[in-house]
Amino acid sequence: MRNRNYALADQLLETLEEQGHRDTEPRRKVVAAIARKNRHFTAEELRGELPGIGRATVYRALKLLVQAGALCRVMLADGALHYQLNDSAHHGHHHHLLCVHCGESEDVQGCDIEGQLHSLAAARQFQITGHWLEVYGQCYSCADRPAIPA
Amino acid sequence: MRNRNYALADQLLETLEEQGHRDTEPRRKVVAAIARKNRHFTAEELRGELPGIGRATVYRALKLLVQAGALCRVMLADGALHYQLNDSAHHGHHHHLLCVHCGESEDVQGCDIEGQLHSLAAARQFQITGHWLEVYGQCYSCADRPAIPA
DNA sequence: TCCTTAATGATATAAGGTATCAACAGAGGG
DNA sequence: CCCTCTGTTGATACCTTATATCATTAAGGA
Repeated sequence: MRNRNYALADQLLETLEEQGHRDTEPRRKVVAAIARKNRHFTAEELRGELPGIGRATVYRALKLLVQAGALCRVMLADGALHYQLNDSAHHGHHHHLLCVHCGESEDVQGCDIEGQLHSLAAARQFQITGHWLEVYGQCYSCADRPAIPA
Repeated sequence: MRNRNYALADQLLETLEEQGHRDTEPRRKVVAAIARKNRHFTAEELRGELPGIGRATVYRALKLLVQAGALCRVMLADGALHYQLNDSAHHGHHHHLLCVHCGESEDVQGCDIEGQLHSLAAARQFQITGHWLEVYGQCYSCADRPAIPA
């Protein structure tokens, strides 16, 4: 586990370097903290784990990693914006099944939403270039608990 | 047009009254301003059009109208949250085609996203209770302009 | 008209994030 | 090895969007 996280942190740094960004000490600490995460998190939560590192530095690193595709933004059912590591297999387009009880998220690949919408959009001569989808519900572990409508 | 807006404002007020809320002077002004909107808007934009009305009153009215289904929240491609009138036919579940150039939006009915996702989710025993989808692209009028990826 | 209760709005607070900018540090050239 | 260039940092201020508080006001039914 410690090995995996270490490798992940290095991988994130490499991603940034590939984009022409420098390998700096604060940046290392930020990606190390992100690599330790096994679920989605808020920017402020991350910042809280990095005393001594400037607020702007944390937010800048998050923005760069999102741009690089290593992180994605997740909108929770309550409207809160979280960040989540993309595992290397999911750097491309994907969505999340978000459990409204425990907050856990699962990735969904193979989205063909735009295909579904295409005919509708074509009738209005609207050209789809992208979309954002979040799916809310209950994961297996929370299935016996009462539903909260999203 | 002035007639339509007037009727719309009244309709919004009625909706609020049906939910047990009072017909007050500030509230009238807020719904009147909303009724004048022919596209999505931000809360602050609306507030700017209502000098003399308290910030909290504007936000409270927005929240009530969203809860009542008369307004919906729209997330733009840049992440900004806007509000948009639901016309009476679209009070139910629907989505938006958002033009990333002019910002115009068109409603999409007949969404069967959850149907599409159902088999994927069922395999993981995830129970879908809701979803949020925004579709970005270019409307007919903006089709000749270069694409901006969402 | 009176009375209860919801609504208002000034104010403070909060979350979440960006702009500024002087000081600093990586990384390559000489 | 040092110098310089330029990206990076972080303190600070600021911004946007929104909610909490609470004394005051006003709906609207009895």
